[in-house]
Amino acid sequence: MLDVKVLRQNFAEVQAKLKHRGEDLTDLNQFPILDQSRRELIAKTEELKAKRNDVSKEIASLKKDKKNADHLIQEMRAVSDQIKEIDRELNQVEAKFEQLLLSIPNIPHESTPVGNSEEDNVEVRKWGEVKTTDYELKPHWDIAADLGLLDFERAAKVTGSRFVFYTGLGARLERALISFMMDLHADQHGYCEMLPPYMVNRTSLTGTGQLPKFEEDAFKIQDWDYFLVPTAEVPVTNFYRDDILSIEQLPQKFVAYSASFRSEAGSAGRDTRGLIRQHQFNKVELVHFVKPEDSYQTLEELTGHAEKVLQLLELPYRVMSMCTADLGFTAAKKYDIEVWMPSNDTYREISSCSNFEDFQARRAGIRFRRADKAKPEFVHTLNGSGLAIGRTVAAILENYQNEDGSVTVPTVLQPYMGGKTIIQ
RNA sequence: GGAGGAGUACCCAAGUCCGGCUGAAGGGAUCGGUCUUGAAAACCGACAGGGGCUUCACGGCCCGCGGGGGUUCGAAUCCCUCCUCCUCCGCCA
Repeated sequence: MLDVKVLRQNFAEVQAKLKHRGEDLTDLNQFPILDQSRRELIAKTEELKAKRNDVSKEIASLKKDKKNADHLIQEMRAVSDQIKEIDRELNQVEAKFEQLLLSIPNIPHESTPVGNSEEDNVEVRKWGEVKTTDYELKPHWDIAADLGLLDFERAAKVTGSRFVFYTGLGARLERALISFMMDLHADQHGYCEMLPPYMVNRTSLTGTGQLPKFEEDAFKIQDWDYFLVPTAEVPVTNFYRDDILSIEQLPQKFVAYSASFRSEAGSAGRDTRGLIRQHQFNKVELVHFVKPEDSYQTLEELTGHAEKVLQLLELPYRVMSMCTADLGFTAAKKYDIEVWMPSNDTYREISSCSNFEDFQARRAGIRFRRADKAKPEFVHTLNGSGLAIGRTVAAILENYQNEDGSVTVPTVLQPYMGGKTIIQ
């Protein structure tokens, strides 16, 4: 959510900045109209309420003195009716106003490249050597099938498409990666570990920006106003919803493992094979709450923490700065980390690290005080995958495959795999 | 699922039956001061917060007693509804 005052005072400027996102902004034109009628109605109703308060006190004192107050009561009856009518109108305007505010995307940061499509994303850096072999590299689903690590067919029977059973060493590898990443971030990078609920309510999804615009992307629980979490970002960021933190509590950083559930509406036919696009996948997520002046430095640190995972796993990757058209609704700046996937002969997204500035904090009411009596200010929130586990498994299988069909276990994972050095 | 009980400011807590100087008593904590070599204790003082409208500003006003709605000239207090917590019973990993 954007600051109403900023929107009011710099409307044309904000409009211009949002234009590069390539979204439909016709609704935005309603802002000045709604804002003005809202303020007019508030002024009207408050004036009448002030009058009612005064006269009601007068009535009280008349009654106390056993005097007649009938004429005043009569008069106030009309005033009260008027208030009710204006409040009804005001409620409607405010509801529209609120909906409008919730549907305006974040303003891109000045360092975010301007662009029209993902073609305009900018490569920031590249790490690692892409391995060249003289034998043919198999896609991870074939490797997994040969080694008995994944069972998509039975998952389709038991649940449906885009679900998977991890079996045997496949399950072990997934669990090893979760533990390895959690340990790295908690022990080496100083994150506080958290294990969140896998369902959240509507308010939480609105707080982080998935609602109201993207409801079709989420799984909703029948008969409940609960949703399966699309990412641990949602429960962890909403941990501090409607809180005022003290300055000593900042910065605060959490690492959370959770399953993530996505309907993948609109992705029918894309990445139908393998682990890349599932309705349910595991992810280790990093979430930061920081002072506004620190958030851009934090974004670099956060991205570095995610990159560290790939470096330790010795998987080649590149970091892309998302352009205005590919930022998503909530971010002011976003880096995607893309890992090398031999089967695609290209880099695939494995982490997304974003600075939301105060966009989520404003929606979710997450504030802090610089001093004891100071006015509360909104924090800045950031998050990033550190990393998506399923895609990491895919990357390991493909990048570590050997000519004989076996897969070498990355060195750092061997302790988590019971000392196993090779999957065959 | 059944039967009860409760949500008041940072914390505890009165007020709710019988609506109106309660825009919320009283403690505790916290902050400032007196005393003290220093501290503790004691005493004195300060202590709703947050949001909104308006104003160049000082300030004024509106809303806040779990959330929302209603009754009333007027609601912490009456009514409806939802949420959360606690106790007992039932069921259950």
